Amino acid sequence: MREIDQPSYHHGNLKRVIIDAALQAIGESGPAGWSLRELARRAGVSHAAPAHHFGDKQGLLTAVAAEGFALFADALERATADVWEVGVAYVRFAIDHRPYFEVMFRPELYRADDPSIQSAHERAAGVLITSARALSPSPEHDRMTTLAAWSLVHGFTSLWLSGALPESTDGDPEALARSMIRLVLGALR
Amino acid sequence: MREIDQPSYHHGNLKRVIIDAALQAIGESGPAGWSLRELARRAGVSHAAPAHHFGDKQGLLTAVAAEGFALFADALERATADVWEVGVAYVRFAIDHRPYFEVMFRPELYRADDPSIQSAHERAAGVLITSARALSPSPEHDRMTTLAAWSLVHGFTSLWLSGALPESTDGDPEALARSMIRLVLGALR
DNA sequence: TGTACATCAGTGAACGCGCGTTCACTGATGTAC
DNA sequence: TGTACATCAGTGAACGCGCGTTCACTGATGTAC
Repeated sequence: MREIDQPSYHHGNLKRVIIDAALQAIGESGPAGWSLRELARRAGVSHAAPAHHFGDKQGLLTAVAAEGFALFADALERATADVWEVGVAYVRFAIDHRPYFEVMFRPELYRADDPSIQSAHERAAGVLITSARALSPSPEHDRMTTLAAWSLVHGFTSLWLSGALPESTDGDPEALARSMIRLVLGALR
Repeated sequence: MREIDQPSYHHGNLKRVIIDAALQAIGESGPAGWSLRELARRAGVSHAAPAHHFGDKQGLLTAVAAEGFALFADALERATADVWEVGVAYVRFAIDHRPYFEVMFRPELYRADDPSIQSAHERAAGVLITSARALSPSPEHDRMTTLAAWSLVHGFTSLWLSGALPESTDGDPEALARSMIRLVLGALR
């Protein structure tokens, strides 16, 4: 049995550590503001190690996006008990897991056709569509309701994350989003 | 009088040409996928010329964003005759001038406190706020209506540009946005 | 109309740097017998 | 329980490249007289 802190030639958990370093770097300077070599430095491994696991930066961001969509789908599913809360969960996920979110909705950064991404993506989309249907006034409005609800929460999220909302909107984004969602989707029915 | 095509040591229009080259490069590979040297190559000038005019990449993107916000404010103002069309103009601008839009809402890319940006930004924000007020059911709903309308059109735009909307939503984004805006903002009143 | 001079726009060579990629290697782990 | 061997994870030196930045320069333009 190895001593807990004894260094080993084999890291054992390097893939995880590199993804975490990537998330931190994305949080600090966006998905473009760092190199694989910098992640290696942060993780304390040789600069060739990240490529060993992920091939290149796009491969790493593919792993980040896949993990992000899976966590996102989990978060949305957890909120389905109260259908009004699904949109709030969307906003909360983006704010709480900003580095994931910043990658997920820029498909040019990763390989969007990766199977692990597609399955998690479909799971998340399924929750959104089901929830929107429940809020729709009638079946023939389902598609437009989905589009409107998704646009509403995604737009709020984007504006909040980019800092475009003025200071007067300061405070708790989750509560603000909840008010907005109830107002708009309530009016739609 | 110089022959029209005769090359001159002084370009005379280089600032414009470099901004245009930047817009083209952003359209091809986003605001991060190119260097000042590449723009110089595209513009057919020495690699030190862009720095001469803009200092660095952030300076150049500041110029792009300032121009973008000015064009954006123009486009919104042109639509104010029919208040329902302001949101449509928002979407149309983003799609027709995508490279500008991609820079404008990523303030970390440029110097957001630049005076030329602030004035154009305020002009655009003014149109949005005035229009939302006209659509608001009552004065005490003004702020929430503005937030909801802005989120709605900005979200639609972001999703469309990122390719997140499914193929089933194919077709004319402008018409689709118009339907969505009328449905939602009509219901709000 | 001509000349002198200051200012400005753009050049091109040089620099040091961080990058991704390659590759022979080393150390650890798992499996077969 | 022990040994041999294959596989896998990670190293570290080396490479060539494109980058931003600097700087002395050159050519064009505008202005004063």
